Amino acid sequence: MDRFYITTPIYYVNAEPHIGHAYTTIVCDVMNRFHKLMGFKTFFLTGTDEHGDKIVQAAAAAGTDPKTYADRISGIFRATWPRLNISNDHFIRTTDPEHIRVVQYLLQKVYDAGDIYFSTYKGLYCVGCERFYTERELVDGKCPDHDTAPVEREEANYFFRMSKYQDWLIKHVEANPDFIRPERYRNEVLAFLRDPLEDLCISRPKERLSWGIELPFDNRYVTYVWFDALINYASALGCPDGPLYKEFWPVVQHTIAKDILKPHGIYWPTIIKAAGLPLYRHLNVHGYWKINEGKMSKSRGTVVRPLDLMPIYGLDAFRYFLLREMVFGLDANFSEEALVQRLNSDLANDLGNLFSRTLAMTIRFLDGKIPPFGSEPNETDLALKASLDAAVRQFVTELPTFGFHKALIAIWECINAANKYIDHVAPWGLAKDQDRHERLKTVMRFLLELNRSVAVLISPFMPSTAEKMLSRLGISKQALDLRLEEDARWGSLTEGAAVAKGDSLFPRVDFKEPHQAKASAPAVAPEAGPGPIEFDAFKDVDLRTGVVKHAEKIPKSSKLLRLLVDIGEERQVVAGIAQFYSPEDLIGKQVIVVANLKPVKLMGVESHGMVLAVKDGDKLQLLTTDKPVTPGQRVS
RNA sequence: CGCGGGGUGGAGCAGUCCGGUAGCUCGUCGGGCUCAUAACCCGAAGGUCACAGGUUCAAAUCCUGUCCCCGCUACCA
Repeated sequence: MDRFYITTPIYYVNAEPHIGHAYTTIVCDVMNRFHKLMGFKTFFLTGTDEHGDKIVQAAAAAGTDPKTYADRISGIFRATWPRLNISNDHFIRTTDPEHIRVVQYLLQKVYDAGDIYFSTYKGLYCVGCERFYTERELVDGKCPDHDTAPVEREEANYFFRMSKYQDWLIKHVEANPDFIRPERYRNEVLAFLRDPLEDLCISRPKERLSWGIELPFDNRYVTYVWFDALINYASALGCPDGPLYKEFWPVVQHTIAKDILKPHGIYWPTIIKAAGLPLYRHLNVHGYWKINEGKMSKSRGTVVRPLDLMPIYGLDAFRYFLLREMVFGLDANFSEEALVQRLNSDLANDLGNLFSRTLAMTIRFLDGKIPPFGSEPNETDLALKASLDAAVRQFVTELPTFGFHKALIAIWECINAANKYIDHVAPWGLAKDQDRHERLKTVMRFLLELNRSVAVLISPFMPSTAEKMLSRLGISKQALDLRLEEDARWGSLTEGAAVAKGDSLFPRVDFKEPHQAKASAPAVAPEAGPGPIEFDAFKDVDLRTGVVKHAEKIPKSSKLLRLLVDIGEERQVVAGIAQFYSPEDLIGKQVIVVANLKPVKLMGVESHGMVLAVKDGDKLQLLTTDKPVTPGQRVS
């Protein structure tokens, strides 16, 4: 039997699930369901990534320990997927003992093979951040967070000899055009590989980071990020000799968003190679959901949480939208309005209405029973069946390569053909004429058969809807038990079986106000400020009125403007407002300036103060005075 | 010269790899039907496929150059 194994990334537990997580996971779910439908034996893995310093920090900020924190967030992910009808077979956590065992096993194996070596790294280290910085990351030679000069420091660490596998990887990617797909991401990986690969630092001394998996060959260290997280795909199956591993590892393929292309397209294959495991088959890479024209962002409160919209419009409509709207690999826009439009036009008007009118006519003209084929089908009938056959062909060829939108378009072409067919054939006319009853039976049987096949075709995308449709056609079967070959076979409906009309599959929705704004309101609500302060603390801030005398863009910077502000004396102030104000708009503007801020350099330009502004959503307004005042007055 | 993505009728997008009548959804206008979820069906208007060169019998598609937009990154004191 053909086998299929697909993975989502393991999601990092420093944030709750959002639409990006939901999309990746639903994509894998559709693939899993599709392959089951095609008769494959499948395995579908998702899970959470729980080690690393960001988790330590997030836990500390939440006032708890890393394990408790990871348990909580991981639990949220785990609880989310059933609500999205995700058919995963396993949920792995990098804190699982079995995972830790496999990571250590593979580390030891690669170490024994000589591809992990111990070496010192000399770099610029910020004591405050407890981390190294590259020259590029430093601001004017200082730590961006602490504004202190980093110290040169040596640290001994373990390195993975990744460079050794560069040529091999290039050859492999070139020889296997669908190893990384779609092609744009393959090209990107090849572009990365044109530059020499550095060896990968894979450890952290425990005094810097204890929340990780201990190196089996040196207990003073834990492994860092990639040698831990990526290995989940193998450890979940019981690498190296578990039965699941033997069965499914040879056909593994991964699904990711483009942000983690480099680790999956470069680090992971070389790690696998060094560990002596068979390489994955495909890396499937998708784009980002942009929310209301911008990239989603927590600070702007535009994170769409799947659970907020899903109950409002229904899970299947939500799944359909994600898969129909995004071309796999490209970015797409998410908006509630677009979701409603898809729901109304594709689901309610086309599919829902087709199903509804088919059943209604069966009930009205044929006693609600599935008729036998009557008179010989004519050309119109056969053309209808041909459009279904075409949809099935497209479905079968597009889905294995993640062509969700194309598969859905093909199915909808068939649905549209059926709606046209009804208008053209006008069964209500046939029903009035007893002599044409045999013709009516053929027409209605064709429509009923087509509806059943459509239900089977949409089952990977909208499992509940598929089940609902089938059940009304007298077939009680779980979506996951469907098989294309038998359940979409033409003519397989049971003659004489009763159909049931039921409610609308997808009631039309009136779209007025976005729910999403309400749903995410807490996220845009003003942050809770600091607690109460003494008046003296306020007094320490020297706020002055000022007038902008001169403004210009800082070269090579997209956000910064250099301002000369008259606050009694002339001050040079750098302001991050270039995206909201053009320099000429600012000349002569009354502003409020924090006059006693410690000077800093930004993009090489000294800033002696700060102009006050308020950010409201994605808009920014400068603070000014009601009427012009003399520059340099103290604000109180 | 940081990396990457994009510019196709009013809106949103396919199509570009593998050149060959420019397509879909929504919206607009006119008509039809009455089985159906104010739905469905037919027809119409609307595009120099960012721009300029080039290759070709033929270019949205291939090549070269230019302009504009958007992410990521560095700076938002």
